[in-house]
Amino acid sequence: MATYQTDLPAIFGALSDQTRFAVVERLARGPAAVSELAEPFPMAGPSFLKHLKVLEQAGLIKSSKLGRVRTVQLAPESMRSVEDWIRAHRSTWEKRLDMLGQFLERDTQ
Amino acid sequence: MATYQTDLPAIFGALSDQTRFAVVERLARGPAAVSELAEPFPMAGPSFLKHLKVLEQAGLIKSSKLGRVRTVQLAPESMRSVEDWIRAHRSTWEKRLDMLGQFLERDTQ
DNA sequence: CTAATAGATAGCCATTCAGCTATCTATCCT
DNA sequence: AGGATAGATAGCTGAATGGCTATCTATTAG
Repeated sequence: MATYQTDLPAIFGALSDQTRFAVVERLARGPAAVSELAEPFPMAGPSFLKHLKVLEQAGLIKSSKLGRVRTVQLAPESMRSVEDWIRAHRSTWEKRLDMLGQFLERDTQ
Repeated sequence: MATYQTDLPAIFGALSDQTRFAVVERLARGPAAVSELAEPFPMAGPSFLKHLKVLEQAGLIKSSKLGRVRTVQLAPESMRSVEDWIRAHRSTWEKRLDMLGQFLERDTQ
């Protein structure tokens, strides 16, 4: 059923933490078990599990348990929505980039 | 001189708040003065100013004061780096999307 | 059956964060 | 000059967040 209607701020929040960001990058290279994922991070198991929960709630990952092992993978659909959002505003940004230096852009104080 | 070497988690952190997210969307339609930006938000001035500072530190906006009015605009370069990051991983994600339903994807428990 | 392994849950603590009020400076208007 | 306006700074507070230990369940290996 899932709760995420692509809540962008929630997705960004999930990616705002170094650990979670790194997990996502790791998962981009393929699914992994929880313990495998956790291994590079110098933190206790439960702490890491919390991060996974945040990622899962934001809809960035999906996971499924087989036996005693939970395998985690990316849920690319959510990334899609981020990409879409950026692209939706892209042209506008580009325009502003062009105008840069005319309007403001002196000392940024 | 600016401090941001495109720290993605910092950028995501800045965008993880509803208010700041809305400010960015507003600014996509053009620069605005602080008070003009603040107007839609039911919060005290200083609270709003803090949000602007977060956005500025993350490199998402630039601002410049003329007289007593500070004008704020987007700094599209930072969005660029987000876009680049997404695109860098895109192809991988798409592949995983294809494989979806084969590997996992049963009940997500 | 028993050990060990993989992960989950509960609850504590310190830090960060988003909001506030009060106060201050600088600019503009009359 | 004097009041209003735009924004800045300081400092408080409560909620959320990231970390921990201790403990528990479920699965696999001997």
